[in-house]
Amino acid sequence: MGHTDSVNTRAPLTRREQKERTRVALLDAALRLLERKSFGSLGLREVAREAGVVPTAFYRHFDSMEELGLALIDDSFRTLRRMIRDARAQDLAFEHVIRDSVEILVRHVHAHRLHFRFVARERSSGMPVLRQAIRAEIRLFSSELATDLARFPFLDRWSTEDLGVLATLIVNTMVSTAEEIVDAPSGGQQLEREIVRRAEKQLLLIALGVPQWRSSGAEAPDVS
Amino acid sequence: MGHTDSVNTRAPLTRREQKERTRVALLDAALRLLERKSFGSLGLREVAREAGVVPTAFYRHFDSMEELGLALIDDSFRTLRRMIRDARAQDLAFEHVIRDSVEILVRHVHAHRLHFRFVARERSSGMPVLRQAIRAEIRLFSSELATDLARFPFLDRWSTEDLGVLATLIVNTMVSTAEEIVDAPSGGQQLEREIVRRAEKQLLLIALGVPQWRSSGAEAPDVS
DNA sequence: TGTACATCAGTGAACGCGCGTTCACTGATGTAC
DNA sequence: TGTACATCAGTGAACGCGCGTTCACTGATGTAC
Repeated sequence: MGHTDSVNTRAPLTRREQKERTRVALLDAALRLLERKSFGSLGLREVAREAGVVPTAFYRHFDSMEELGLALIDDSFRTLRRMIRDARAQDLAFEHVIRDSVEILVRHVHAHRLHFRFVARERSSGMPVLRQAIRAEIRLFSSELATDLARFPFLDRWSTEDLGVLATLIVNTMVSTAEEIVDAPSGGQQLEREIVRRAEKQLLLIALGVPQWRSSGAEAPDVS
Repeated sequence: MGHTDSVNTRAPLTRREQKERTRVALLDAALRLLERKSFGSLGLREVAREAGVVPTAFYRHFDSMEELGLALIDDSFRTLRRMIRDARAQDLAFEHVIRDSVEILVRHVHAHRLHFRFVARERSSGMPVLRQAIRAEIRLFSSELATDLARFPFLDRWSTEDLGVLATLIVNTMVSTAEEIVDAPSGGQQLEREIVRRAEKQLLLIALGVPQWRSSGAEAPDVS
């Protein structure tokens, strides 16, 4: 229709756009390969080949595979943080927290399956730099969750330490659930419903313990 | 002292013994290398070199690295099962279960640090065969724990499914704890005491939820 | 016990292959005038 | 708008290296008589 620049994003891309495309192609190629391998055994040439680019082109974007790995972690957690921010903004009703939280998690895992698989695998494995970066992000989530939890009834008078314990327990359960979903065969809806059901029950069990807890501050709890 | 065969296990080893020694040397070499790398990026020549043996000697013991990996899993879980059998035999007093269980876990992690590190890392990463083997073993633990749990007060009338949920939650917490200890710097006693303390609190919180639970059989719990 | 032969755990050379990295290059995009 | 030069994302050849695997071997241990 328009005669001048109504379609200004046409075929001839700017250099910047083209470069970004190749960068994304490399990251996507790596994610695809990571479905079958661990990051530590992933090669630069392998990634370049999968991205349809000559090996030396890799160096225009990353100094090393390690740098690419950190970029992947960055991307993964950027979307994850957005998810959590959205969930928070909704201000979930107390009576639905568990079900709603799990549902948001499941939706997000499906939307970013490859990112989740990557994070789940590298969380405990391989290269120390990646492992530490991922752990730091997860620890951050835990402490943010601890802050949020402090607003719930029963919890407003818990010690910081105990809120941390609870938050870590919840985050661990969420991480385990995400790992199970990511590893489940993509068709298995029945299996996935069971995983979700189990996750909800586990969180409920934790929630039931909360009103019984005598928050103990810095002293040791009566664990005996 | 003795004159004939009072020291019959002297220097000249039988062929069988010598072969077993090399086999163990290969497994140990792999475990040592796995402190720094993931199994997927571990090479046959690398392992042979670390074991002080020529690469081709490897084939006298394993057909492939994958087979060596499975042997490592076997060894790891053999000692772990022994630990659990021992713990069970002690018939832990109800008032101490949590503290004693965690203590046994910690002791075992220290005694078999390399095995634990290997299992913790390969549990989610890399080669599907290893991952599945490890998951199967852990699932086995969960179901055995579920059986044991059924003997406790409150729990004797829980549905099988709910016992499974509880057992999985406990095992997950134990696995997370083991992973944290394995990754902690070997000197950090202070850090480790915190990890243990957190683990005990998490388990206590779970235990506090138990009497509140209305076991729901096959129907969905009132999670709302 | 002594001898003659069989077994087989570990050796060492050799192979083809894919790896990460270097280098000089090309040609389309961007910029200055 | 048109021209002349600069930039730089991606190319392609080349390198030395460690990999997994094959093969024929050696020499100590095991076995039969």
